[in-house]
Amino acid sequence: MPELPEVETIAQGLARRVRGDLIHSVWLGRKPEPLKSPARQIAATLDHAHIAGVRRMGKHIVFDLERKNGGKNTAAQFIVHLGMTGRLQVCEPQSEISKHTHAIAKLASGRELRFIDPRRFGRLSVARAGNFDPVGMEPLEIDFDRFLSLFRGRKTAIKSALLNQKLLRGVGNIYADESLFRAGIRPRRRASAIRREQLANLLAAIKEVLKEAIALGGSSISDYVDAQGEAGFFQLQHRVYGREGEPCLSCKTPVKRVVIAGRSSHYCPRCQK
DNA sequence: ACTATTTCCTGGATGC
DNA sequence: TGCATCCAGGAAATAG
Repeated sequence: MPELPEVETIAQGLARRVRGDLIHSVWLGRKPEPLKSPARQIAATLDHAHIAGVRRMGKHIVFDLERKNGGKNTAAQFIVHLGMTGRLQVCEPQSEISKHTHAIAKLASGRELRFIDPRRFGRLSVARAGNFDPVGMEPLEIDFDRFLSLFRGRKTAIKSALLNQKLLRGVGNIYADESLFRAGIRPRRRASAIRREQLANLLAAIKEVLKEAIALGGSSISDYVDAQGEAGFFQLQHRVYGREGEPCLSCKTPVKRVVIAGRSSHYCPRCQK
């Protein structure tokens, strides 16, 4: 379940491997495939495009592309959302094509960039350069005043607000739970009712957790593997996520699990108020 | 304008 | 061992 740190790790790995390469041709699996843009448009955009860079925006991976059309250059973007189980693999053409492969781009270097996604929650799309700009603030860049304004007048649970990509982009279930634990805030607390000082703690916790996770290459839970095929290690640092019934690491009270907005939410009933 | 709920999808875990 | 059922969850769609 790739969230911001996993997507960051993957985007960095991809940048190292495919920046500067050229896409020779593209194959897209037959419908229904996880395409957000028409297949023809995706193929036309990727075909013969030079990969100028790969970066992360929220939970999206953005490939910056440049193409030469006759005399003029056109810039575009190829955008990949990994959903739950999506993977982007850079491999040799002879390596076995795994089940659930939905797209393959052949590169001038001889390698292939493949998109694999068993659960099909991932999405592929293209946009003109600069046009892709998901709403929501980057949690690692937002300042405190803007962070405060996200929750003003919002009656929903703070956990739901953190998962709302239109507010903050990139935080998912794991990092929402971990941040709330570190800030000592219960996930069900109404967002608008949380005091300023506590929100300051929350923003600090979010940034801290995300940075630590990026440094460790993300969390790896079941499906997630980075662009090199290596697992991340942040799951070893999870303090509440996936630890229902186990003792809180600071007070030994059993960690509770409740469902909020249809998602498992883990917290310590003693440390989080 | 918000908010809550449902839906998509498959593999792995669990239960009988 | 085999089969059915449940569960995970991001984000879009739907309902209120």
